[in-house]
Amino acid sequence: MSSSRPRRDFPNAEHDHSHCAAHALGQADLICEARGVRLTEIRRRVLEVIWDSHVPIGAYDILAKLNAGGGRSAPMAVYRALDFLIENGLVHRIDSRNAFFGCSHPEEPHRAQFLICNVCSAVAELDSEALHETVRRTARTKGFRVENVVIEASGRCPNCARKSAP
Amino acid sequence: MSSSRPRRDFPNAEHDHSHCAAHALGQADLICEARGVRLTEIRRRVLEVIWDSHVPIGAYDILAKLNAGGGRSAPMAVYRALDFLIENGLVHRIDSRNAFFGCSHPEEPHRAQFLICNVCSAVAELDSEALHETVRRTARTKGFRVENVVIEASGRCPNCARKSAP
DNA sequence: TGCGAAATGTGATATTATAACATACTAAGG
DNA sequence: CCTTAGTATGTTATAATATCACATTTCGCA
Ligand SMILES: [Zn+2]
Ligand SMILES: [Zn+2]
Ligand SMILES: [Zn+2]
Ligand SMILES: [Zn+2]
Repeated sequence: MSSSRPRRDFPNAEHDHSHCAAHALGQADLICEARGVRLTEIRRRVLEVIWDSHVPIGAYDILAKLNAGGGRSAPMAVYRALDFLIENGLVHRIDSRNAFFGCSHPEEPHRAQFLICNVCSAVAELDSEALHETVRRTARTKGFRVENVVIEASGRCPNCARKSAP
Repeated sequence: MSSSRPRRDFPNAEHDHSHCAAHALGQADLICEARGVRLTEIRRRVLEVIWDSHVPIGAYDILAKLNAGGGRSAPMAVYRALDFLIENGLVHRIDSRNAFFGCSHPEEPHRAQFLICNVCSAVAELDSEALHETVRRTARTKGFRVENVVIEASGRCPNCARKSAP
């Protein structure tokens, strides 16, 4: 019995990321529709920009991409869109990088843990309830009632590990 | 079999924190001496300020306390001291708060995990090799070679949990 | 259409962190 | 002692990240 449900693995070199992005956007539409929340223009564009990047992207980099075509958005617009996207589980924040990353399985709320490559910045999202439970249980032994857990491992992704030290 | 070695628990209300601080400073002197690194004036004062606080403290709050007595230090001085203290395991950075916290057992380098109270900001430091190993092992199944792990749980410390929902 | 709530625009400002270069201190060898 | 190379600190400016406060617009609905 493993409660670990891997969702977004490290991409192989050839994968068509635009396909991932398109799928994610479609999912987002459906999810927001179903929940009765509005994926407005700016929110959708921020989500697009996030998915256009295959690595976590900072708020001001998102802003720059939004404005690349002559736009005039301000930081607040991005942060507000991010608030919405995170609240609705469409995007995750990577605390150790001050950066944002599209969730690949936003249909249901979930715990997430991240593996972040120090070389190429690729991210894999884990969804190990076991890991989360281990933290919760350990905390419990100290009388601590867990509300949220941040787990972010950095290191070498499979691709970069192969290159550096076979 | 538990490889969990709890070190800094949540303090009870009456504990004499100045004693903790004094002990930590003494330890720091010994450790730096033993390692042949210099706990200079500013580094020691930053460590003092960090221990004066019983909760994680931000770099600019450290700066303000340094300068409270008419000092004129600049941010760089604080960040450089923090670099040193972190590198030598005397201080931990709490990524989810952009804040710094004195390590209670710096004698030997170690993995650390943190429990952070959302109400009073109290922190307990865990040192569970088991937890770390679980992350490493889970990552391994995806071909990821872990170099560093951030585990930070937020929630209610025993004191605050008791008050809010018995 | 008109209203209240939600969303966005706008400008200023807060907070956190680093770059670049000058100066001062320290320890070791001659 | 004196030089010198390395370490540490001072100083100024700036980068990067994030929020506040208030005006305006848009949306859903009565
Ligand atoms: Zn996710
Ligand atoms: Zn990589
Ligand atoms: Zn520690
Ligand atoms: Zn508390």
